[in-house]
Amino acid sequence: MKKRPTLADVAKAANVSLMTVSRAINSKPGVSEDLRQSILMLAEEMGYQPNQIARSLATHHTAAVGLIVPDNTNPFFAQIARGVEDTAYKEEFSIFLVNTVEDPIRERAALDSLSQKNVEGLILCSSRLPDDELEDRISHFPAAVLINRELKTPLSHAITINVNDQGGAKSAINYFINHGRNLIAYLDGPANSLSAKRRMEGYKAALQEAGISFDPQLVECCAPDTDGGRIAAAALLARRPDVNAIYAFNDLVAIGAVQIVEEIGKEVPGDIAVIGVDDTPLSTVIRPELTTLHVNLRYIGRLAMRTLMDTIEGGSSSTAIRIEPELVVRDSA
Amino acid sequence: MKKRPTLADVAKAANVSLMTVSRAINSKPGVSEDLRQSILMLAEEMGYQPNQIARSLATHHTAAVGLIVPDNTNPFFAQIARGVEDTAYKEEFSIFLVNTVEDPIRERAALDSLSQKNVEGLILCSSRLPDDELEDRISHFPAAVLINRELKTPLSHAITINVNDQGGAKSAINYFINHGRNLIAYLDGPANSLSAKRRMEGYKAALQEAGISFDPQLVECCAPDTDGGRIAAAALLARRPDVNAIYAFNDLVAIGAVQIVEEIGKEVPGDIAVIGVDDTPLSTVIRPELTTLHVNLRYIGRLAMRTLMDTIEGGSSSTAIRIEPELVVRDSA
DNA sequence: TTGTATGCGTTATCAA
DNA sequence: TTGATAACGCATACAA
Repeated sequence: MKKRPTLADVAKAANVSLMTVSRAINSKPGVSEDLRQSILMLAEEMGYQPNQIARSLATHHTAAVGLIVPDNTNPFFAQIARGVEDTAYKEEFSIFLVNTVEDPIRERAALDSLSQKNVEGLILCSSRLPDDELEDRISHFPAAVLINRELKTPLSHAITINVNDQGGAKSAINYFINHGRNLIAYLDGPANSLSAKRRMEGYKAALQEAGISFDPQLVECCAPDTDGGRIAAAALLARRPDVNAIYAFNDLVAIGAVQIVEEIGKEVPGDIAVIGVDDTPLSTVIRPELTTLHVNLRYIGRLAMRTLMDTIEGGSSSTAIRIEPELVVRDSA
Repeated sequence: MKKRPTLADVAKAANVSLMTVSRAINSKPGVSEDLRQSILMLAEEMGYQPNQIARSLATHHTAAVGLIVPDNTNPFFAQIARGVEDTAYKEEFSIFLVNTVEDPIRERAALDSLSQKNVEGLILCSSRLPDDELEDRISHFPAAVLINRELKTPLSHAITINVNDQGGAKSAINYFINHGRNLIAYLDGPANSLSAKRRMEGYKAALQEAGISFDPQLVECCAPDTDGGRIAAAALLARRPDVNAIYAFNDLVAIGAVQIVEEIGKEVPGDIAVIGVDDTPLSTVIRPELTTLHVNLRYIGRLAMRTLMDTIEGGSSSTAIRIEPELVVRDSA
């Protein structure tokens, strides 16, 4: 690897001062057009590339943000990351990607590392940190966007983006009810999941509004994957064979439920209707195609990055953004 | 956001010189144990965090690497990224993630940006740059790992990691042949895909070795997704209804093919056997479960990062690594 | 329009 | 064991 020339090298070669080269490179006023051009030519020729590290130290701007997700492999976060990266590219910002693997230790390490790297902003997804600590650590960043996490006390430089899980659940349950389903089960997600909690609220609320009393027997917790869905659906249907609708924590769980329903000789949606959440690419690949709650994750990512840029540049209007999921009716309900 | 104390601040508060604090923080010799402890306490108390930017400028070490992928949303690259991040975390390195969206312009921009940020290494997946340019640009990095891309002239600081696509294709075709299939079609990937080219080679080679002559009618190009698979399979089966085995470019294509086969009233694998590539999570979710070629992508990611670290730290043994795919027999063949 | 001095926060080098 | 000074590569502020 060849050693890169510095501003001083170019200056020497051009027989001008370091500063004129700097001005020429950065398109700043104070250099005659002729000189600028010839310097630019020379710099190009020498293969000069500005050293961002030095520049950052001098300007206190790193043009970098941190993106912390539980797992970049999860399509949910992969889509968000894609959106973030999309607008980061347009803004000429770089992004540091970190996985926490749902481990608070790793999340803390990530926050420390990013802070030390002087990122100008932070996008933190599904933080597992306790409220107090979270707020304290966020205050070490110039700006932050929290996805899938609420904040007790609003911070001026921190914006939250949350999906309206309650509302989504309600619209799914209402859809069931409007289509004549009256025994609606809920395959709930992991106990520590914020989304699971909120969807449960929506489930209960929708039932109550419809005058249907809540029956704990119709709820089953499960791991948020296909196997989890299979196990939970099997247990549920063994206990309550009369169920005629299932609201699943996510698409994978829904798919597991569909499999079990068909394996016990019933039909989807004829006998039992199923609605998932997330609208992953999967949902149009399997048969029957999955009816599910859609949120534009890529849009959320873009929105997060844009909002972050706004608050970095001096303040965004909003402080808590709520995304409304949309029921996409396909063949499973 | 509170202003962070600097080394000088801590030094002043501790009534010692800047350097003793630096030594204490960095666990370097030259400080009495008592002093070190008290300085560490004080630093902790003041909330001191080293400024990595300044440190990088002084040491020429950024503890950061760049990871360039076509699309982090593609499970293939998502898994690799996860592996990379896994070992980066262990090595206390940060990773810059960039998507190229298969756009050479964006790839060039990514390379420039990363180079200016002084990353210590680069992991570049499926580069679309011409050989000459690629080699030139790679030479601007201290170390590089190329995934899914070969290099004409071996570079000492650049390692390539490639999946043995030819071998994988051959093992799939051989499996078909050993199970009595004789009319084996290939749903090929996009024309510009290196993998597609290599799999085609393996397909032809396996046929030749088995004494079966290659029939262009049995090959159909398609977009690498389910719809592409559907369209291609429909065209193929309309043209050659006698086909009894299909080797698909990837799992999504395979799924599309399975759907079409079933829609025209035939059975998988009874009438037509199908083998995919990638072993995505999808393959165990759909029915019949997909027989497919498996490669441990996360392992590849880890390997890439580890190899990168090795060459950063002064040279790795290998220069071109080849990963052998493994046929996972499930229900579709 | 151009150039000089100074500082960003840290480490390396040499001196005490 | 400690400390002063000079880098690192660039930009800001001010002078010419």
